[in-house]
Amino acid sequence: MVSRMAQRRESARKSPTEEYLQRRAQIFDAAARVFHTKGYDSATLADIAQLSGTDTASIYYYFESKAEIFREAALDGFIDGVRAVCLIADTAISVEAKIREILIVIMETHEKHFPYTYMLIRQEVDIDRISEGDASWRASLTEWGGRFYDAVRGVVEDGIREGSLQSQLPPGVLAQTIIGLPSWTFRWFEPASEHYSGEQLGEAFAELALSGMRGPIPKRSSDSRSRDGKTVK
Amino acid sequence: MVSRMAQRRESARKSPTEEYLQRRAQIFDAAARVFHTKGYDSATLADIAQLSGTDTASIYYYFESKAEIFREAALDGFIDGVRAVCLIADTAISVEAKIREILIVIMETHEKHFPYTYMLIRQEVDIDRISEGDASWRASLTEWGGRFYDAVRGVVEDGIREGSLQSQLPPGVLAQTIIGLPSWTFRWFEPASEHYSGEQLGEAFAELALSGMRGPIPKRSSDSRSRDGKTVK
DNA sequence: GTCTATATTTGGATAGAC
DNA sequence: GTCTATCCAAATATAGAC
Repeated sequence: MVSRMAQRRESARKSPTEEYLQRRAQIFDAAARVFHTKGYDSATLADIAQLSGTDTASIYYYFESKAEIFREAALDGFIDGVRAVCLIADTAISVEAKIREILIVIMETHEKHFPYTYMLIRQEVDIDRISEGDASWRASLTEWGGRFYDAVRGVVEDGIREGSLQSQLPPGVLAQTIIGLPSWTFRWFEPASEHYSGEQLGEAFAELALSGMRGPIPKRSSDSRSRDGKTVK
Repeated sequence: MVSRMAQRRESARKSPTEEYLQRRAQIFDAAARVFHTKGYDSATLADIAQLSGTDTASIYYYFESKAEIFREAALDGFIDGVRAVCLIADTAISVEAKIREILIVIMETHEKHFPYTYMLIRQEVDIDRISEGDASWRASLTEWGGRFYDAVRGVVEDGIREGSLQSQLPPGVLAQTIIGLPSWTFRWFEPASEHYSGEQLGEAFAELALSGMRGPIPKRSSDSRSRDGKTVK
C-alpha cells in the first residue's frame, strides 16, 4: 500500500510547484466551462479531461473528486461579487444610486469571472447534493448567499420605507426580481460581445428597474386594459 | 420470448382503460414534481415510483423511459402558454397593454400548469440530451420556443419603432430580459401563496418593466453617480 | 398489472506500471 | 506526473413469476 493517489495528491498540494499550479488552473478553467455549458450532472470527467488535454485519472492527481473541483471553482468569483454588492449597500448614496451600482457591479462580476459565477447560478438549486460531506463549504456558500440577498433586500426596504421605491410586490419578492435581472443572463451572456458590455447591461437593467421602458411618446390608443390608476409621466 | 414489457406497454396504450389513464396521470404528476424540485438528472425513477406509490419496474408498463416521461410532461402547459402569448401579440391593443397582458398570462400559465412549465424552464438548457432520438419532440419544442420568443421580440420591436418603448438594450436582449422576469420565478414561486397570485405577480412585473419602481418622492441626495443624462421625473 | 430479481450502462474513482 | 486497466456504485431498464 505505497503509492496511493491520495497521498501523492496531498504532498503535491503541500509544496506546489509552478507547473503544478498552472496545470491545476487549466483543469479548473476547463471544468468551469464544461459545468457552465452542460451543467454539473451531465459534465463528465472525460469532458473536463479532454478539454484540458489530459485523461480522467490524471485529474485525480490535482483534485479529489468532481464535486471538489466544482466547490473550489464556485466560491472566489461569487464572494468577490457579494463583497462588492455589500460595499455599495453600505455607502452613503441614494437608494436609487445603490440599485444602479449594484446591478452594474453584478454584471461586471459575471463578466470578470466568466463563466465561474454562472456555473454556480446554474447549479444553485443543487447545492445540498454537491456539498456532500463538505459542511464548511456549504456553510460558507449559505453565508455569502445570505449576505447578498440581505444586502439587496435591505436596500429595497429602505427605498420602500422612505418612498423612493414603490411596488405592489412584497419586499422579498421585489428583491428576488431585481436579483433575477442579472441572474437570468446566464442563459445568453457572452463576454466580449460587440453588442454590450457587462457594465452597459447592468446600467440598462437599472434603468429598466427604476424608470421602466415606457417611452416619452404618449400613446394614442386608450389602453383601457391598464389595471391600475398609476401613470408615470 | 412472449411476455415482453414493450409489447404489453404498447397494447395497453392502444386501448387504454380508465384505470390505465388514471394511473398514468398519477405517475406523470409525481414525475413533474420530482423533476421540478430535484432537476432531471438527480431525479431517479425510484423517487418517482415512491411518490406515486409504485415501484420502478411498474413505471415501464406506462412509459418507455425516464426521458419519455419528461418529454410527454413538458409540452402541454408550455404550448398552452405560448398560444396565449401569441394571441395577445396579435391583438389590436397598445404595445404597453400587450406587454402587460403577456406578463400576466405567463404567470397565470405557470400557476395553472404548476409545476410542469417550471420543470421545463429548469431543464431547457439540456433539451438536446433529453430529446435523445425523438426528433419530432425536439422540433416541436424548438418551434414553440421560437414562436414565444418571436412574439415577445416582435412586440418589443414594435414599441421601439413607434417610440412607446425605450431602452439602451438591443431588442433581442430586451426581449430576453422581459422573458426573464417571469421565468426566474421558477426558483421561488409557490402556487396558492397568501402573498401573491400569479396574476398579481404578472401585473407587478409589467408595472416594473413599464414604469419602473422609482417612487414619486423626489430624492434629496444629488445622485452624482448616475451615468447617463436621462432623468425621468 | 405488479413486483422481485437481475442485467446493463455510465461514469466516478483507484491501483499500479512507467 | 501520466496513463492503462480496472473497479465499483448508482441508476436505468428488462425478464419473468405471480
